[in-house]
Amino acid sequence: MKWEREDFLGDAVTTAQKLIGAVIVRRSPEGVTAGRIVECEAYGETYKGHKDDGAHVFKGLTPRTRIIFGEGGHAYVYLIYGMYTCLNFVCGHAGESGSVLIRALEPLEGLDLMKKRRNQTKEKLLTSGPGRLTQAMGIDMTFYGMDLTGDTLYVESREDGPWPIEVTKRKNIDYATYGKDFPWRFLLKGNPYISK
DNA sequence: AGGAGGATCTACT
DNA sequence: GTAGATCCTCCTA
Repeated sequence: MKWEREDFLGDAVTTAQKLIGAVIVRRSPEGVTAGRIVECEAYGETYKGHKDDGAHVFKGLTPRTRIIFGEGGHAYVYLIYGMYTCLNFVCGHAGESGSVLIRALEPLEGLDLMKKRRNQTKEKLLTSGPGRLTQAMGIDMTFYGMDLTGDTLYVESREDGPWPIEVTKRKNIDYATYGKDFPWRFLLKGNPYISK
């Protein structure tokens, strides 16, 4: 089942859990690539009375975060460390500010194309990290704001679950006072493609 | 106008 | 295990 608009309109934490085991499909002129989501993180919600100070939206609406405050089902893509892009799914209704960072995929389709894009032949290293998977899927800053219910980049839930989910703290947000301890990182338990 | 810092990855030792 | 790449975004002045 392809995800429709409505599937993205819940809160980010619930949506992140629903996304584990789902499949991201990316269609391009070069071919189709697809991967199962085995790791993702929720951002921007409130937890036990604390706002998420680990989220980009914590400081409010800026040109960069504008899309996150819009309607769910769009892509929030940003550049990190000057070299890599990260892919997020915007959640919730317009005015809300939840999003889900896609951190790792298990490659399913278009492995040869992924290897070419990554200049990398080891399958373990194709999509096991947020910067790696965007490169393997051919996702760059031009995907900022893209509608995820179109034909270029979309999500499918297949009848092959349910998947065992593991929950941990989020990675690499030590600067956050409260947010660093929120249990909002979701993993497909035991999957070898989870990032380090 | 300037500067600090980042939801990362690779290549080396 | 550690350093270096590399540049956008946002805050300060």
